[in-house]
Amino acid sequence: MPELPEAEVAVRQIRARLAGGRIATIAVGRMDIIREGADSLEWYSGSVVSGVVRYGKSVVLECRKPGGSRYLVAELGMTGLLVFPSVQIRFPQHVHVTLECEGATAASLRYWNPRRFGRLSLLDREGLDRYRARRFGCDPLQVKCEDFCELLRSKRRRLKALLMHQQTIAGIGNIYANEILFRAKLHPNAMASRLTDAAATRLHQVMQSVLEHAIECGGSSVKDFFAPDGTHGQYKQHHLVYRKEGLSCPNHCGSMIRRVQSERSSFYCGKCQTNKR
DNA sequence: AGCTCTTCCTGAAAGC
DNA sequence: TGCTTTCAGGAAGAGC
Repeated sequence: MPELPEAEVAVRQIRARLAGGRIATIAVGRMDIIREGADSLEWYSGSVVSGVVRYGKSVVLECRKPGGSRYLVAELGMTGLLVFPSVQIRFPQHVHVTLECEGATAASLRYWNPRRFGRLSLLDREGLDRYRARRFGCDPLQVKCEDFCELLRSKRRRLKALLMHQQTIAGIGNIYANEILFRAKLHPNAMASRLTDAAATRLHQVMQSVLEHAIECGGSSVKDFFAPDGTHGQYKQHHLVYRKEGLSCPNHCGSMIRRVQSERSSFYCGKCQTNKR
């Protein structure tokens, strides 16, 4: 469930507390949580956290030693969290990795993930570049309007599926795809390549403003999501359609929010959200 | 190329 | 009440 805004909030908090700190130990409870690079685990002890960045929904720690840098990529999946030690968590048996730090504001960082739909990868620079190229498309907050419009024109794909396709646009999941499309007044099943220029431009603007607003709000806390410091994001209060099936449309159009279960649940107003304009 | 289906996994919710 | 079954849901891979 952590999507781009939640990952961004986590990145900012982790950067503020861990950057410049030294990893004393890295403890892995179950090795199958490491997708790649398990044999380099030892290397991380003694390295300094020199940077914390986000790729799509993933959190990346850059770790530096005199000899060079390696990276720790945390995919959070649906239920994954990165948590500071001050925070009580409900099922501590699902803490799979713990970084003990020195010289940082936070003494440790824990990777908690009960369903284990996410993994960690331990990569060198080359591995990171490969990983990134293979899995992540453009960043929705960075992509220029004209490039985004060109992307839409080139894809014969349903809008919602495209927004959520990480190799094309990295970071948007089901919650934000639904919220963005409602605000852009576009139908989830509209064909990307058939949008008018006006609609594509509007989608780009709405996508960025929704994600930026959500980051300002600390993300959406649905289910058990919270930030590394334990705070709950407030963007849920701004959700207009996600999990609002049966409620009347916030535009007061007289219609009702529908839920259609195809791959992921789509929530939308059949009257306000059109196919092209 | 792009869609659907399956698998992964466990807590919560629904069913009996 | 309490046990059993179903169900989410992000991403990857297979098959069409």
